[in-house]
Amino acid sequence: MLDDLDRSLLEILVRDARTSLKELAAQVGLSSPSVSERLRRLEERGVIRAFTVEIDPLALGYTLQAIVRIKPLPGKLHIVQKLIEEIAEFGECDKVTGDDCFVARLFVRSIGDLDGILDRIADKAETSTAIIKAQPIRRRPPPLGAPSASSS
Amino acid sequence: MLDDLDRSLLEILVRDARTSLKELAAQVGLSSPSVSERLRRLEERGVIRAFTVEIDPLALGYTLQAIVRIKPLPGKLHIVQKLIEEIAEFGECDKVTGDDCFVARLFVRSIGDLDGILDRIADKAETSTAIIKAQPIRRRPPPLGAPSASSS
DNA sequence: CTGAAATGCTGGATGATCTTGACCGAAGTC
DNA sequence: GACTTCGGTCAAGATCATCCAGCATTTCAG
Repeated sequence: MLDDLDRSLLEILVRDARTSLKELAAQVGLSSPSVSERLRRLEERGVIRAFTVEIDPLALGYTLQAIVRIKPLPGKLHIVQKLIEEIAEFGECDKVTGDDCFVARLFVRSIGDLDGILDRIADKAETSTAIIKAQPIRRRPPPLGAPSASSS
Repeated sequence: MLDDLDRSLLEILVRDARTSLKELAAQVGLSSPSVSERLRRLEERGVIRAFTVEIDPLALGYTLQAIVRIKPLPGKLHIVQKLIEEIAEFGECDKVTGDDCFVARLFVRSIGDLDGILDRIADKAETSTAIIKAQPIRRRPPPLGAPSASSS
């Protein structure tokens, strides 16, 4: 579904989404209209979900991040999920198998804020919070290499 | 440190990093050289960490994601961290307080791969894996609104 | 209070980039 | 073998970004 050229383009764009068509074309050995067409199709197919900008939370005053595991009380699952979605400080949330139902990333400006935010769901779920001390790996995409058994 | 105009620009760029200077200028009510200068400084200051592209893991064949909590065995912390960093399928990893030392996101193409990857750290750490069933909130930045007490 | 310097903005010219349309060749189909 | 489709190139016209000169406002020293 994706060929090597597509993967090369993706790799370059992940590093710098502002790379010009001209530059992309030069790096993969195509003309710029071709590259443009390929990008259009990658977007159309949903391979490229968005062109975006990565912002440093610290620059916005968020000096703290936490991983919060959330286990809604019986019957409160949907309410809790809605609540999480509405709290903008949650920067990510996954619904997982196992005892904890949700695992979320929380951005806060200070320890004080942390308590304030978690209070908003405290009566509807059990939460367990772990403060992030360091980020050995910041968000990165999975390897772009071709799927093992390529039936080209 | 950031004024309203900067925040507006960031908000627009988070949604679409390809928005042209001209368009940005029109939306915030400045000229394009001014916008260009502001972006340059936002990058310089590290507020904008990168222009990038968000890729759908599914499009690359990664049908499964998991949250893995990793607790290195005594004395193995550094080895484990290095190992995690080297395994490209880990798409995110945070070092947290508490009993589990690391919390990581793992991309895999199939359940079989999951076991294979976790085996690589199994003899150096205790791991606890939760399969992601849904993603109520996909990666998003914290709220861009001004810090509460703005001493303008 | 006054003048100088710094900051951040605008507008227009210039050069680079993107997009569009016409055309071409390879591959698969009837 | 001819037709269709797909993905590609090239060239031109349109669009966009950058550069530069000039201006207003603010700040600070004297």
